[in-house]
Amino acid sequence: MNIEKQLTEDIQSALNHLFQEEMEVTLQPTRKDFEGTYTFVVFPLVKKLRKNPVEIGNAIGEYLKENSSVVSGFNVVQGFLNISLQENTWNSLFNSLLEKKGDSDFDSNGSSVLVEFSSPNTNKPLHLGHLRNNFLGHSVSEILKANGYAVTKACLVNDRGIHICKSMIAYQLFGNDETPESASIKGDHLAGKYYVEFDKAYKEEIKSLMAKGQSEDEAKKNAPLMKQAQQMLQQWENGDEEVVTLWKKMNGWVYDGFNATYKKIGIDFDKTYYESDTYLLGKDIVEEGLEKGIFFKKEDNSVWIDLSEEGLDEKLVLRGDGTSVYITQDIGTTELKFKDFGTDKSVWVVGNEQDYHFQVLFAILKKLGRSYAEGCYHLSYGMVDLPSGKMKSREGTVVDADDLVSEMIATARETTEERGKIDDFSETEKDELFRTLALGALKYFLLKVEPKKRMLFNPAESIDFQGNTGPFIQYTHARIKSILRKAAADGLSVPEQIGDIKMAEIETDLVGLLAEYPNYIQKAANDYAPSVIANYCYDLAKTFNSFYAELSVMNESDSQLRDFRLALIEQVAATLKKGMRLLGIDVPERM
RNA sequence: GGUCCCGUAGCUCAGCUGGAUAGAGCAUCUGCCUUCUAAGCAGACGGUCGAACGUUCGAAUCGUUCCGGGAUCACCA
Repeated sequence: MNIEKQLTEDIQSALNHLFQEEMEVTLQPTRKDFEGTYTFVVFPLVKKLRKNPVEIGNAIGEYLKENSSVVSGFNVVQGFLNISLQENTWNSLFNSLLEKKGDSDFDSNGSSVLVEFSSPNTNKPLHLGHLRNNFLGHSVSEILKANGYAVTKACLVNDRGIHICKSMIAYQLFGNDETPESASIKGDHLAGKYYVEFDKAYKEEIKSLMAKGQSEDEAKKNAPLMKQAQQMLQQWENGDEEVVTLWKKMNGWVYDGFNATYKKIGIDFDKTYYESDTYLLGKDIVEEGLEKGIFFKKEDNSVWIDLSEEGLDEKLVLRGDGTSVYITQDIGTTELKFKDFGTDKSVWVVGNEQDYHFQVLFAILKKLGRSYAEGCYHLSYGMVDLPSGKMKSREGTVVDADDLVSEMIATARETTEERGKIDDFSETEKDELFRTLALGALKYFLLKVEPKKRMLFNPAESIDFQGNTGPFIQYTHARIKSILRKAAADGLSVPEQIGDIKMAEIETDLVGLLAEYPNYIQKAANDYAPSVIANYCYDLAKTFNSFYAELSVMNESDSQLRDFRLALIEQVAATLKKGMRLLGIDVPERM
């Protein structure tokens, strides 16, 4: 049953009977300091009916009290009609939740979506910014699944290009055949080390060239290392055996490193694309666009599109020498993804520095008349900044993903052990718990903020385990499970339906929140915003903890009430678990 | 300079399809473990919702302008 829908209909019928009015009725939750559950604002009617708001409110209230099966009473404050619900309304609402047996996900909606995220460069290890991307991508995928979409998670690995060559050059020059094994460093970190080495040596070269009188721009172009890197890129594209062998070797190391990190943080993909396979795609579509007159050629043979009608500029889609630019590849890979999976929607989880790029890409796809253009969405998210400013890989001012996770696990261990609640756990169980808590704290920290907002991470202050955090919600779940274990030990089972009981306010609050869960799943999907789920889970956990402090489950002498509470808290635990699952966060049985 | 995003308590953030005295967490301070996990609960303190106009019965929420911060406007990706 749906109380809100019922009540809305009853109010509409009241308006019809009393004033011969038809209008859309929206309800809002009554403010805490007033009596009632739902509030109907009557101000909009005042002008139409030329009556004072209190009079209108009272008339509707009386009508509802007489004619609505869910309304028990009302009060009118100014223009606000506060409506109280019948006791048994709450009972039947809760019973209807129990009937669903915890299945609150939506049925398949027949629609499919491909979510591309993570998309790392193989020249450096993952950092905090990548974590935000990965967690967002994973969470949005889960949220879409819960809304009935068939979801494909894809990753496009940026495994070629000048930046990869930089690491390779530096390795050739300074590497001494070092390997991850010989250096005892994860492969992605080893590649990252040489990327930084390249930059250091390159800067030296620039400095000395400038000392010899070259301008900065000239020096940057003329530095021997840069020329070597460009030459290597040429060799790579020509399939030079030595270069390709080195490339394969180093990329192999990096993938081993990435896979270890992905495994640790619980990220996986249904499909991985490699840019080395796809970077030539898109040229044929440019050709098609030229034929259709959507693109045009300039004197130097370069190909452009004019997007001034869309409020954008002219954009190059193919260089004069016939080689691709970034957007060419993206046109090609979008087509490829559509050919491979034919999804109705396509989502890119990519930072907001590429907002313009995606505006252009989508505009081009529309002009090309691609059927999938309408379903394209750029999930743009803000940067994670440090107190010192932006993170920069080359300058080493990054918060490394592996390091951060390790630190979080250490903090989780410390925080947990000092409480001494899990002394009977085996070492394996402990390690599993610390990892669960550490990732819970980290993922929640990154997901609770609206994606498009940039956020600040202060390495000096470790991520909290108290207050509005992942572990707070995990703790709430563990607390409930503890009661349920106790109940089971006492031979009590959780009822499938509840009896005729009178709920306390804090209990109707919980029932109301539980009933609203599907609305939040929908909102989260509509907004592509895991933060909606995070805030909901926090709200639910917080309300449960108030309940916990106020009322007892196992010490309740009225067995009907106790059984209701068992069912209630079990629903809360299940909902927290499902909600956190959508964020990619596990909840422990004990902590 | 053009375009886009952000600006809410000391700090980090909710709220933004317009509604009653703007909510949390952290930090500071007060209470609460002889009863289901105190990673908790209850309370205090803390706000010109960046500013000004405008629309409205009513604006943190919508519009315009301005201020502050960020991104982008590459034949880089």
